[in-house]
Amino acid sequence: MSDMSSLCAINIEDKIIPSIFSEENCITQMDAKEDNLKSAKAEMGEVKEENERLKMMLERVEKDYHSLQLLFFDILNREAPNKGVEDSDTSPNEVEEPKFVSLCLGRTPKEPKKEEKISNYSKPKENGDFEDNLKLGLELVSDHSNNMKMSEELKKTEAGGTCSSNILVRTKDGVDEILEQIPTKRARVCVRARCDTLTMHDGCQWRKYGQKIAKGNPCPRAYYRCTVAAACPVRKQVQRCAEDMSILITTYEGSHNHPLPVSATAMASTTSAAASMLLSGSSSSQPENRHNSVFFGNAPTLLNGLSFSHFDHSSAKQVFLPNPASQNLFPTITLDLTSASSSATTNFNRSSSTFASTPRFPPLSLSFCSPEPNIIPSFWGNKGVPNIGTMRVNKTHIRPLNMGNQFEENLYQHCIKNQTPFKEALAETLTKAISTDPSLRSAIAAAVSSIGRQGSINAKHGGEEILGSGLSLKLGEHPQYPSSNHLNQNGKGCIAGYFNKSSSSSSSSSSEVGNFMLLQPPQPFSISKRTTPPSNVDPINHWIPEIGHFYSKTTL
DNA sequence: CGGATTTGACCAGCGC
DNA sequence: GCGCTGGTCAAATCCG
Repeated sequence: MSDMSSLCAINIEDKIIPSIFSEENCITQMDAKEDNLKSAKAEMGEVKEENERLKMMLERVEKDYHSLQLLFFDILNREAPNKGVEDSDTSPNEVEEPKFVSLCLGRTPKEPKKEEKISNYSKPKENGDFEDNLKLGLELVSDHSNNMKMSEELKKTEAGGTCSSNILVRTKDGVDEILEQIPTKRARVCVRARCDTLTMHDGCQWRKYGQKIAKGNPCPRAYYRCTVAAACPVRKQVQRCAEDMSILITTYEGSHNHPLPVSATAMASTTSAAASMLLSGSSSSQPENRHNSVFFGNAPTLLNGLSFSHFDHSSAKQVFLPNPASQNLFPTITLDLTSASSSATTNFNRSSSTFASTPRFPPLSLSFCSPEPNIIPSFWGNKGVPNIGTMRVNKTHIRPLNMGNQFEENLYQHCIKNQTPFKEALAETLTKAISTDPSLRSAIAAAVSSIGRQGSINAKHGGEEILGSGLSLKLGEHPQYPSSNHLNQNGKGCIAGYFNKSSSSSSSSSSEVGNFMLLQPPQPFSISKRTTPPSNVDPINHWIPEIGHFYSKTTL
């Protein structure tokens, strides 16, 4: 572009400068002009090439997006073959182009009245930033003109008290209709993580609206709602683990109705992937009290701490859940990012009278714990590539299989490049894998549901044969990871820190830093900033010496 | 002064 | 029906 302007400048000069130069001067000028023309042409060629490359990239992205959508519909159709389709004139085959797909993590039946009135749906950008469409609720927006309408539709649907997964399609009349309303249970994603800070930084902006001391835990539970958009229904609860104060338990509920900040996409994609896994697994026709949960957190461990094992309610109780009584009303998936040396694993086997009755929704837990968090595992091969990936999930035995070199290489490269402990690299890589690879996500989801069926059926899933008793997941494609690493952020708080503890040193110079919304996390507890207990308060009730904080009076 | 936090009150769901 | 508990509201308060 600068050459173009210089060309213009030359032309102008040619007109202005009188022909006082000699012929030689003219010739040299002509040569210079030709050179400029040549270089400009060459540059134009490069630009054209780059244009072509970008076009191809765009096509590829669109293609991926399309296949992802198709996969989504496939999953949804399989999960709810008999639900609500007849309500619409439009059959799935008539779906010309899905315009809006929304999967909610869950909505509170009673929606805030104030928020109902507000239709503050953030309009996506004109050029449709791809990342902006990554939302906690796995919402895929392809037609911006429908956003407002869909938002209204969603509100109407959700106001009815049920959380539904809606597919909005354009019918022959050109009218958007909700093709399916798949009643999903109110899913929650619970994240356990060691955290010295008061709350996890997950990239979103939260406003505290309440605090309570829940029964069985002296630590108060703080309630937050998302304030990125005024009408965002997402809530989160933050509470310290009673057994181990260093563990912060964050429970997310709901689906963001707005584009997320880049720094929030890591956690959002993790939780949405986990939730979609959970909902896929729990939305089968089996009775809800069946033991259909996979408890990734109990021994035996796999892959140096990434535990995939079956949770047996007869022998274990899920005492780590922050809100046991209500958690069991809803499907809950727990992402356990704590180390195994903590109470996380041991807690699982502790009995609790709270769970005397069979929970309606047994929890699902993904554990990224490791007995030795900061070492690269011994099973790294000659190249240091761990044999991880495709898993054979069985009720009684688990063994690692080959998932694909890409995955292993990615993990290995991450560890080497960032000097990242394996646990963190694994967590990050798996997070990305789950969130970016629909095959993996649906495969795990199918695994979850398949286990629940007690091995009674052989499910066919997108060419991946899933056996109920000895589940073998073969992924047809290697996961493709985005080149930009959204997890390498200079975020505060422990989730960001967990994912990029090692990369933080270089993240300050990262070009992506500017994209991150670095928010000071709100305080999960009402604590004062002093480090010694004040003299005029009851030290027993208000001063928590273990964490060196003063709790102000809380409600009961 | 405006936004965030605190905290007492209120409501709903559930078990007895 | 009553009590318990979790979740939310909203006025008061705090804080930058």
